[in-house]
Amino acid sequence: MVEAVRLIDTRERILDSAERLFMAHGYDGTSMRQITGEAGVNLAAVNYHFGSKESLIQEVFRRRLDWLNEERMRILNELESEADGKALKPSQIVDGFFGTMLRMAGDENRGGITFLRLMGRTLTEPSEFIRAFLAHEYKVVLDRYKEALFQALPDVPKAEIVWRFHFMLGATSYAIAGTDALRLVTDWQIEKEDSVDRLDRLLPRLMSFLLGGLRAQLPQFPEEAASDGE
Amino acid sequence: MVEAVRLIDTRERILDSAERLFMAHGYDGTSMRQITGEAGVNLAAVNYHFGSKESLIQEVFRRRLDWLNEERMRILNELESEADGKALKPSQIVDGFFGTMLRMAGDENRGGITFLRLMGRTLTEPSEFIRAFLAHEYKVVLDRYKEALFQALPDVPKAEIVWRFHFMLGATSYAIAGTDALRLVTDWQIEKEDSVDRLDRLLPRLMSFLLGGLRAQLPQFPEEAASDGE
DNA sequence: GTCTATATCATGATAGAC
DNA sequence: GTCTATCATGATATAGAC
Repeated sequence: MVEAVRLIDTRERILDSAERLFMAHGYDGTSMRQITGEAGVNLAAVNYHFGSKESLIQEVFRRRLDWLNEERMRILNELESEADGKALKPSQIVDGFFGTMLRMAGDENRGGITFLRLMGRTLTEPSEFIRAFLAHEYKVVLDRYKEALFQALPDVPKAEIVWRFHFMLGATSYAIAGTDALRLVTDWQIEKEDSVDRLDRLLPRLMSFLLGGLRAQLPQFPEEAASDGE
Repeated sequence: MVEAVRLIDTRERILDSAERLFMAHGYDGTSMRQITGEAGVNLAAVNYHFGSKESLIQEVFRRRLDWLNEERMRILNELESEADGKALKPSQIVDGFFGTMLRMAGDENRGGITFLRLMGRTLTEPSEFIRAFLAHEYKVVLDRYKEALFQALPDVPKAEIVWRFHFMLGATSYAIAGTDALRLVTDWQIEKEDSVDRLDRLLPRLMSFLLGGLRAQLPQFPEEAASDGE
């Protein structure tokens, strides 16, 4: 306990480096040599501690997602018990799901912006086993939130809500993944802010957009063009 | 010309296979052996025809994007000349950009759904040179469309419009990338439709969502909590 | 638990015959 | 333009000393 300050656990150092490198270069684009090199541990340590590269990335996710998903559940439970049977407001639900995720980025102990960007990228990650793993990790929470939205928006067909949830996830992932990187649209600097400020302002911006989309006028399908138009 | 029907150009076969495999497994996750194997050509053919794997994927994109971006420009020019100085409707602009892309998915000669999904995924692709390449390919068109939105929505701050463009891109990419794959949210089958039908209905759905988000109420930033709205 | 050393295999690329 | 054969490298994973 004397100077255990700088000597972090090998396991943890591997997870930290893996998180950062997977975020920066993707799963297939990151080698175990890079990871152990950056972590300052031996190459064999990954296989000793985690068994394989696949297990490693799963652990990278589990370490953060367990907390995030529990927090989301806790928040939704709390909201529902406060509402006492009445339907929640869509904004409460959206904030519980997406807001909780974005606020996580401000907490370095929970992975901060690095993990958030890794999440954003990985949702469209090509690797099959990662998608399967994430789908499994997320299922319960997603189902609860979808159910809450069904009740909050009784006039919107369920299929429509599911699609819009899908769109919201996409907008959020992309916003996060690109907050410091890609910026296809944003190459001419929007604002000069450091990471924290930027996140502070991203959340309200994103929230407005998501809620606007979620509550938008229902689509007109071509085959139903009979009734009154837009 | 006698039976040149089935004997497609080697170059083209490589591009087709590469497009499909990059879509399915990502850039780093796809080997040149897989590509040439599926295309039924020799391993050395890729380097002979394209020089390198990097040049190959650039050509995969250029083959489709050149047409798409020209079409987008053509449409915007046409809309503006019809409007004769007046501002366009946001829905026209959004449809010109995103609608054109989605309708491309119905055209097998232009890559169809495969290329569209590749696009969706690659926008969050970790590989640096791909991001740089795409940003460059897109710059001119994006700038024109952003400018059109600025004029169509004079009351919305430009920074806000740029962000919302960003969000729209994300929602679209994700919707496309997941149309047949991931489906984190959608694992319990929404509807049973084949690819074409699904795209038919995806477009109006997505368009409603995007326009709802684009025209949403402006965000309230914490530090400006004193005054009403921006 | 940590290291070195190495096994085994797949990768991108190229040289050179045809 | 297409093939075979091969190079050089880097990948994941493991065996075994310490």
